[in-house]
Amino acid sequence: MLKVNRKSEYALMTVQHLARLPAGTVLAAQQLAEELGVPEDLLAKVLQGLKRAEVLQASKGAGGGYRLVRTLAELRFIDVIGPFEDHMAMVSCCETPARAAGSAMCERAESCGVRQPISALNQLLHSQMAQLTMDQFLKGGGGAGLRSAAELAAEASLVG
Amino acid sequence: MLKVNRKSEYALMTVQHLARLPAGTVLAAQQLAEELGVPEDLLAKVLQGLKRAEVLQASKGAGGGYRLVRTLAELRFIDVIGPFEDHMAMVSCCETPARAAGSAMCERAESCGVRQPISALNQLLHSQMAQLTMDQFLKGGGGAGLRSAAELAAEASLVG
DNA sequence: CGAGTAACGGACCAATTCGGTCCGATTTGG
DNA sequence: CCAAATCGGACCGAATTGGTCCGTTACTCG
Ligand code: FES
Ligand code: FES
Repeated sequence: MLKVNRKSEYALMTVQHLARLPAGTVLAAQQLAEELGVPEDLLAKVLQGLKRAEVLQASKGAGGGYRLVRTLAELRFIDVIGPFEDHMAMVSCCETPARAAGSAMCERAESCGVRQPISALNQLLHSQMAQLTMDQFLKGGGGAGLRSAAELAAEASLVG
Repeated sequence: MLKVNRKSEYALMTVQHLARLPAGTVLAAQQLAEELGVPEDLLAKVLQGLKRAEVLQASKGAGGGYRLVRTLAELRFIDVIGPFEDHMAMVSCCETPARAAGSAMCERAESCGVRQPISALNQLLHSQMAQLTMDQFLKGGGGAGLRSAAELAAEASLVG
């Protein structure tokens, strides 16, 4: 039901690791991989993804590496794992509007009565992930964070 | 990030379809598959799973088939999709206690700082799915249902 | 009692996805 | 210029998933 892939987990580990060091510390992918105990080449991809998502800042050349650009309070959970989760929809036929353009729609989309409920539920959970900050997540898994997010969703009246 | 597999979707469709008919209606797998427009053999597996989960009741032989045993208000979202989701944990190394017995633990479970937050977050979302009833889900994706579940989680003080 | 009907369950297969690797190109600092 | 580092695409094997097939069991109706 719920699953984040390895890349996302490595991303979370990376952010947490960097956040523990003095602010602005620069670490090379190689060193980071060693300290985290994860395959170096794969982590490299993760770091590139995090840079593209503007979570990290990269500097090339000798003495270069990656550093955090935001504090944990400014980082959202979804910012960190988002770049590595391509199927944000719960089912293949309920794609997000962005991806729906390319792929063909499910042929029984109209008759299928669960499509809309699933889509609504997905939107709700997505908004919770977008509300949850990384520091909330890292201390306690976001119990408090998700609660307020759910309240927000209720206010937004996603329920029919 | 979030994904239910096809079987789960078929399960949801089945429950909804049966719930629309007069209570206690019995439908054969063959007929059900035709009405829903899904592969018959695969739906058969789904129905068997739902029966094992005590969501449906099966009767063999001529004139047999499946019928709902609970009302939508008594059915929880997780009851319906649970039998088809084997990885209830967000990451492979954060297995649920039940499954953790068989599979080997992640070797860097101790040093990994995101294991516990992820586990807590997973538990929270799991409890939300367990709170959400099928009728809440089917009308609106569970905005109201999830809200109360989140409050419950906050009371249970999953947050450190 | 027997034929037909439908659930049951395990084996099996193809396609996709995923975790991981390799390697060449590019930028940058010393 | 050279070494260190990011960058990014191609590639691969393994695991998962969606889907099929077939034989067995159990039940109902005639
Ligand atoms: S939308 Fe395709 S089957 Fe539900
Ligand atoms: S627990 Fe295994 S790496 Fe997080």
